[in-house]
Amino acid sequence: MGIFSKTCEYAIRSVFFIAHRTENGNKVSIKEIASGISSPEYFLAKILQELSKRGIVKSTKGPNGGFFMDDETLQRPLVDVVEAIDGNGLFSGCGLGLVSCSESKPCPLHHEFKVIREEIYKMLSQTTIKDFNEDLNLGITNLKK
Amino acid sequence: MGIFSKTCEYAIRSVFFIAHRTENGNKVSIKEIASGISSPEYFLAKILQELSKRGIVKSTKGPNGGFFMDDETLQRPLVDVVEAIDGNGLFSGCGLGLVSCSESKPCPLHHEFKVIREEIYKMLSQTTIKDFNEDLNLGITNLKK
DNA sequence: AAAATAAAAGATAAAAAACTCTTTTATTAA
DNA sequence: TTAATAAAAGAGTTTTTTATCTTTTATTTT
Repeated sequence: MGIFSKTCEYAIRSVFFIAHRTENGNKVSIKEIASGISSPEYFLAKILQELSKRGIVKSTKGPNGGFFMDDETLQRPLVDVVEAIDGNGLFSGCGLGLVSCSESKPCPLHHEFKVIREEIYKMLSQTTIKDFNEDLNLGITNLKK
Repeated sequence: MGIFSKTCEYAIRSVFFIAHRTENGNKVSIKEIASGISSPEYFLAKILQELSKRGIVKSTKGPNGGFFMDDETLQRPLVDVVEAIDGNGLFSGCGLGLVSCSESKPCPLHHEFKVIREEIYKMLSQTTIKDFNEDLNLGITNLKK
């Protein structure tokens, strides 16, 4: 198991892919995205539906339709994608799954975890989706399996 | 979803509980552990079987039997528990689930993630199970839901 | 207006994770 | 040496996650 659910991994990769491929005003279809990020097509369709509902990506139906991102969506922090799919358990919940865990009644790992949770949150909230475009354009980073 | 699987959360909590309750040479039964950490009893039994197989906790059958930890097991780093249950995906895999991701062919989040993964690994490898006993003894930390 | 296209929505299937129950084995105590 | 105890092992079930397929709706082009 990684940090994110598989669904969330696909979500992040697809958002990066869409951002990268629609900078110029184009649109991309589910098929293209799925193949571009090596994800199961129909499953990805469901994920994009959800992201679209939440306004994290934009879409239009019909010929020449597809998914895209505009200036507003490109500016969104990565944490919005993660929260949309996996919720906020990663940076708000107790590492040992205790609902009673708090500052005043901490679990044994509470303080150790706090550092990590904050680090994760910082990383996800301080970077926008757009931030990753340049490296993708330059071919420095990749999204395929 | 948290950082660890639910199974792993139970595993960590149970190990802390056993360490805390058997410092003095006593043993604890599955029943006691399950109730002490608010976990499903039969499910916990399976988890403890696995931890026992791997030598992370010790056990004996029969009357006055149960689980316990000795000096050697108490000295083990927490990472051994996590690795036994969740594997090492948390600190070795790619955050976006890409098998191809590497230093030379990184995913977009690769470098951001590296910091986090290292932080998590450091936390889990630098603390021994025993380290958490004192705070449990003092009633500062808790393991119950 | 009809045909074509592409996402949205709905329904189902497969796999994995979480959880439960029963039987067996080892150990102890009466 | 029998009965009792407690973990180990085996065999399920349930729930959640992941994945697939089909039908509907919106949009565009002919």
